[in-house]
Amino acid sequence: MTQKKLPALSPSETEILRLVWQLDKATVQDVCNKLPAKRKIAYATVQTLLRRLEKKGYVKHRIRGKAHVFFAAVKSEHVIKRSVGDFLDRLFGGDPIPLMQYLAEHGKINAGDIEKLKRLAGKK
Amino acid sequence: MTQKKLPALSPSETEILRLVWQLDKATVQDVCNKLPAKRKIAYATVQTLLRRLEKKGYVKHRIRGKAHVFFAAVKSEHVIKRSVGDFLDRLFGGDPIPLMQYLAEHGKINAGDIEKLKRLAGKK
DNA sequence: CATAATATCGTACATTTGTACAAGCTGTCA
DNA sequence: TGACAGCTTGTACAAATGTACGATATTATG
Repeated sequence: MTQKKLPALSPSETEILRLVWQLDKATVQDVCNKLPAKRKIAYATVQTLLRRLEKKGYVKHRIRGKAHVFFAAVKSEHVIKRSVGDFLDRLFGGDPIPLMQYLAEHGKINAGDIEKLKRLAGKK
Repeated sequence: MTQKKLPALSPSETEILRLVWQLDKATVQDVCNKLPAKRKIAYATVQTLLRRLEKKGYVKHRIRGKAHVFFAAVKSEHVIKRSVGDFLDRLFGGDPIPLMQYLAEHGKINAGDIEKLKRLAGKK
């Protein structure tokens, strides 16, 4: 079930889309509230971003009362796959190992986590 | 030894900067040749990107004959740290675990790699 | 030394991105 | 049912991004 090719996501759009996934269904308000404290952007801005996400096909909405309730129209896996792929290409020429290494060294990953990962890697 | 706050890198700039690191010292030509086959952009475009990287402080250059030889002015670690951090924030709300998981499941990581990572994680 | 070849520089420009105001709907509550 | 609060829509706009042409400078070459 291969997905259609969707237009690229801008960084901010990605951020908003993540929140939509996290909330499952969300109004503009909901998204605003869920924004990390460090990253406060205006209601109107979030609106525009959601509009653009909809135009690009990443979310849809349904009307509930006077509010629009947005929900993702694509599986996060799909977007993650592309995003990680692009990121890896750009910063590491596509090789995932250096990224893993970086995360292992600096990202608070502990031995237990790695054990779990090992199981995952083994399974597939 | 904390680094100055450098302006943000655009995706394309990041890509070019990576090649400069990889080549250590590089002319515009060198960078062009090193571009992945899939991603051919014009000489002039690479030039502009290098110019912008220099203006932003990420690279410097020295003249050799008629050619400019560019070289990185910042340690890759620094840029990687910021890039990975931003990426993580945007796509995973800052949590590195899901990314590790994704890489373990889909990125061609094998048990041996994981062993190495474990050692790294343990060391720090 | 004149010229061809090769680089760089200045400049340009269409898009995309981030951000937001103002005006117009639409339920809701007194 | 009329006014209000809350939403959406349309529109705007500066800055960043991706891409590149044309003019100019410099080196090597015959």
